[in-house]
Amino acid sequence: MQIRANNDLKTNGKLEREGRQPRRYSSEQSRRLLIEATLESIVDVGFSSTSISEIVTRANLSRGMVHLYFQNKGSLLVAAAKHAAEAYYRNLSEQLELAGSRPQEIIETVVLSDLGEIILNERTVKIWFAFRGEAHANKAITQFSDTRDDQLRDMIFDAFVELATEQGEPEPARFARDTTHGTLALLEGMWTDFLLHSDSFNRTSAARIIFRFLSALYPRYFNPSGALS
Amino acid sequence: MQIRANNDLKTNGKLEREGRQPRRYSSEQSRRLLIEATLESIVDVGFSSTSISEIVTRANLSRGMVHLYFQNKGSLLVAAAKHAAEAYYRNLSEQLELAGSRPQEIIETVVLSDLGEIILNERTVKIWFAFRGEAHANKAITQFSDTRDDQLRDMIFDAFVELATEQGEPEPARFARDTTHGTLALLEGMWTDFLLHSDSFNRTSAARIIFRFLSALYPRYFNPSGALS
DNA sequence: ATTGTATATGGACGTACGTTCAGTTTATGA
DNA sequence: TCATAAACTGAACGTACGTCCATATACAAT
Repeated sequence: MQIRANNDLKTNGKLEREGRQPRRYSSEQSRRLLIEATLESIVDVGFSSTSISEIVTRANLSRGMVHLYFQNKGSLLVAAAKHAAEAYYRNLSEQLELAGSRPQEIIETVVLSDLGEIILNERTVKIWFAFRGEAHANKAITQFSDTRDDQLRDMIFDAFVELATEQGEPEPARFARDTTHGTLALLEGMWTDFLLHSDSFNRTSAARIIFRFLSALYPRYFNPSGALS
Repeated sequence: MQIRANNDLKTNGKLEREGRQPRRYSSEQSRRLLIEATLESIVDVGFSSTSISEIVTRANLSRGMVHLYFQNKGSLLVAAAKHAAEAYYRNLSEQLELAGSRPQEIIETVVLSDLGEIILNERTVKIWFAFRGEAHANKAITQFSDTRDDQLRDMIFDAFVELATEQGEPEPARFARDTTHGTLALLEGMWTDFLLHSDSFNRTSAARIIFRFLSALYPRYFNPSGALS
């Protein structure tokens, strides 16, 4: 489940050929190990129990390393939040590349990806909600605590505008804006559901519910199973 | 915004008449002051910065008080989570008493109440998300971190079953179950939206979106403005 | 070999934490 | 009025925290 550093940790392999080599890791690798140990700690013991000791133990590094690569604990936490946010968008982008080009297919891909195991799992959901819980007390974290950013929102909106126009909606822009907002809210709600009831949560059922809502709003383009061809 | 203790803090009023009287507060009142100071601290400085010192300063009580009325800091936090959850359900129940008896009116009231200022405000949303962020690391808090419990869920479900049956839905129970789940997810999503964008959040717009979704699913009972008569 | 540079270590420092408890204050009932 | 019980206080304790830094190590260039 956890993303680990690659196997080139020791000073061998490809790295030997390119200039000065550190003792065990490059600074890049140590930074990454610390960030991943931080996320691992948040998942295991929670945000408020995530201390420097907890982090360096998990990373198998010494105490001093945190302040060698990060200004302080706070900036390591911010870097970890950034890392998690980037992973989310990277995974989503990868899945979107496999999507069809028709508007309903784009929306279907976003919904299914956002509920898929790669993006939505116990690890990611714990991380997101941990950062969100502290976001209001830490401005630097706030900016990384929002999934569904403007870029994603715009993409879905454009797709909905096209469908709303095609089906002759009297106010397509307004209709599309509301359905965009609603669809993203539904996804958020499903994430919360997963956090609080991960044992009983059912991805298929969650997707069916969202598509049922969308099929009521766009009957020519969706049914409860997903996009129509 | 914050719920304060009543005015009978000093040793006068009704309390004089009934037996032995404490120095300033009854133990009930001190417990309450500590719980409210805890919630206040979570709102102001966040969960992880909420310390005993922070709490007793806000409550204007001495350090020892916490352990006089609570086993330890953890059980104070649990009591605070419980207090917040009870306040949510109390407020929701009060508003539901004013609701009409028709199914669509019950659902309308739940939606509007859950998005209304009394239940959804900067204070409550920060508290909920703070506890949720720590819930997975603290089992005792988990049970109080879920709004939309079974009782509420059942009430909405029953209302939807009635509407689904009336409008001749082929599988009314399944349809109602999905729309119940979806409606609660939409509300959860709107709460998240409020947390992350409280400045741009619009209650009216959030309600309109939910009713727009419901009017597509139950066209005879809702329109984007709410329940139909 | 020597030097320079970057990686890495872990002890030490001051602070703040949660918790404890011996003792004080206050308001009664006897 | 005085003993009693409950509310209340804050100093003190041990621990864990984030941070700092003098030092050690490994490697590449000289």
